Amino acid sequence: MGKKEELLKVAENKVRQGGYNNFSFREIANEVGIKSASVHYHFPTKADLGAELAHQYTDAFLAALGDVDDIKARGENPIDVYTDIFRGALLTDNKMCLCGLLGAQNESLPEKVQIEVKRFFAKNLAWLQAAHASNGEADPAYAAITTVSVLEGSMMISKALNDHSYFKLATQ
Amino acid sequence: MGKKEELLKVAENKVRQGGYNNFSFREIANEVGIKSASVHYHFPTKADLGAELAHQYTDAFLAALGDVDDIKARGENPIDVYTDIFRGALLTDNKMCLCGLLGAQNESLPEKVQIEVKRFFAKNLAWLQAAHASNGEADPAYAAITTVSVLEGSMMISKALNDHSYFKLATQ
DNA sequence: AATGGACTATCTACTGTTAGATAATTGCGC
DNA sequence: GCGCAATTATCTAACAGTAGATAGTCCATT
Repeated sequence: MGKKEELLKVAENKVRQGGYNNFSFREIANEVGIKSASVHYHFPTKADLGAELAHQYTDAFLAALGDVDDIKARGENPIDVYTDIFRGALLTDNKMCLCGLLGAQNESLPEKVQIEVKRFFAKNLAWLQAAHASNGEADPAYAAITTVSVLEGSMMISKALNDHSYFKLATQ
Repeated sequence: MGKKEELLKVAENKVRQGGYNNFSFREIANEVGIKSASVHYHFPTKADLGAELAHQYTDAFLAALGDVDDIKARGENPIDVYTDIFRGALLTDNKMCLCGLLGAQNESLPEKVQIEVKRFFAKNLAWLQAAHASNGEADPAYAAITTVSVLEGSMMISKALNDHSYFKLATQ
């Protein structure tokens, strides 16, 4: 893993703990063993780093989800697959969803970061709507926003109360 | 309204836009027309300001909610009352729930702020659980975490996508 | 020889915080 | 009512630390 990838990984952890302002070039440079000025070689500005972080996070998330039709074809419920990925993010990493936190503080973010956060939720809602439609839901758009809202919301509350049982209860 | 109250109001707006790091003593001092050093007279540290902000926000929220029994007595559904307060927070102020945003970035907050955010959600869940029990729900604890999760989550997503129709759809 | 990837050194702006001074106000003993 | 003392609320000035960013340099690999 090159320094650029290391920087993104370290930054991701910090953002998922405290948002966009929760990391600095100096901090992440120290943690990967380079100087803060060298971070600017990989990412001209902090906004560039934030945008690339959200973009790669979204891509990795979508890749983990896979295709709705494939999931259906192997007899699984895509909503369960979706929920399990959120569960893993909280229970394994013990961290918020990156784009959930960034979305909440959207108004204070550089525009190029906002665009990537929008992309995350637009793609998520489209995937969920297709999944619910495939499940024969009467109102797939309503079901989609409800599904992602419960997951992001209960994740937020579990972090706030420092107790994952609330997430488990909400997704039981 | 004294300077202290003005400072809290200005800080609240900034936190609800971008989180705890989205305001500085200098900024809020400028906006109310005093010097940054004078803010320390009212709030010894930034953590003190943040904690008092979250505490007062919680008190105001609970006061707006009122008593479950009173709501039932006048023939209304307390869950509708709860939802309407969230709706007002988003549609009128066009801002996130203060404690929702703080809760998401919980790990990076000073301990005395974390305590107040916990208080907000503990009180909210207790209120909702009583409300759902009063409504005859079979599993009031589950219904309570679901209600607040949908509201916080759809609020977050509406902010991220800069489109309140997602909140409206989720709470229709 | 050229390039990728790091370096040193520096800049300006801003962070929360503290010290010490000042003026206006308030409350109490006489 | 008068005068002293304490309190309230603000100020100027400065602190050490951190922020993101830039210019110019070095060196190993290609």
